[in-house]
Amino acid sequence: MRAMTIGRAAREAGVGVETVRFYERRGLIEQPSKPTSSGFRIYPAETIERIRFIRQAQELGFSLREVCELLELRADPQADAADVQTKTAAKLTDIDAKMGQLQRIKDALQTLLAACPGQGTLGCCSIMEALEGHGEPGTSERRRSSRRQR
Amino acid sequence: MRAMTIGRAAREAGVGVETVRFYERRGLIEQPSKPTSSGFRIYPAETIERIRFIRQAQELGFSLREVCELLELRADPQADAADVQTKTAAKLTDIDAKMGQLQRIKDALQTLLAACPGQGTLGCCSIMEALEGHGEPGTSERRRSSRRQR
DNA sequence: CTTGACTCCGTACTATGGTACGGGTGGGAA
DNA sequence: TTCCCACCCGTACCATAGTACGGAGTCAAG
Repeated sequence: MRAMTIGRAAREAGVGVETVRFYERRGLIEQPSKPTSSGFRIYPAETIERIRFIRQAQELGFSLREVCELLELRADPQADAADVQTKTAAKLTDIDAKMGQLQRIKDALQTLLAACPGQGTLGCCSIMEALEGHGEPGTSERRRSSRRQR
Repeated sequence: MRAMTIGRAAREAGVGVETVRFYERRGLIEQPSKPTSSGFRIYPAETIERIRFIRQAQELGFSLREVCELLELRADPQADAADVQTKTAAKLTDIDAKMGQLQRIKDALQTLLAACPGQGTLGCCSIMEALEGHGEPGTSERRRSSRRQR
């Protein structure tokens, strides 16, 4: 029996069995037919394609929620290439934002690293000093405003 | 009573009350004395400083686990500035790795975006086409090897 | 006909960093 | 003295993307 059971399907798609079941629970893939008396899932080729699609999209930075939207677009005969382009552009924007954030952190760390003598007690470590956030948050905003958004 | 109760301490440090309790559960801050019969936490100034330290470190990209290590270093009279420098350099390295990863994704998305006509049915959308991962993972490695490490 | 690999299902757990809730008490101001 | 806000505690929950587990049933090869 060379049926496309979950294990084989997972191998074909390059994921784990549990991941396939997880995608099913999440509604990313339809529950397949279970023709035999066993209750075993038997997958059509499209589902394997679909899982590959999901992984490709994830590798491009799309979250499963976003992948879901792409899949809906894919299934929609009314959908236009412009819709996909819009989502792609949005993703690009938030990747830029993340990179900007990382760049700011990187700059700060580099500055700190350059200033640190690299020896002696912590008392003369400029990095530690910088972390000892001197100066209160003040009476102004703070909290709710300065949330890290990752 | 102008005692430094949890609410005041949280405001001073620029975090929420629940966050302070959470840090306590995590062992990032010591449980404070509860002198009055009420069982109210009363914080010394050092704890507020400590919470600020935690937040500063987080803003530089350190996870709470790493912050914990920095705090241990801070408390250790044997600790050297070199230890802090090492951790900072390591953090810089993994920020570089993350940025590299994002850059690769960004390049891929930009290439796709440039190639996409931006109109017409999905059939002619090069982005969708790219996501339809043609070509199986092959018989070689896959899975366990190609884990996304974020 | 047995054995071992595969599958079923539901649930719980991982890591990350908090946030929310509910029932019960304490504190300080009007 | 009342009244509300702040605090207590434990627990559950949010999002993210899976991973693990245990007991039972099934399939195919030997």
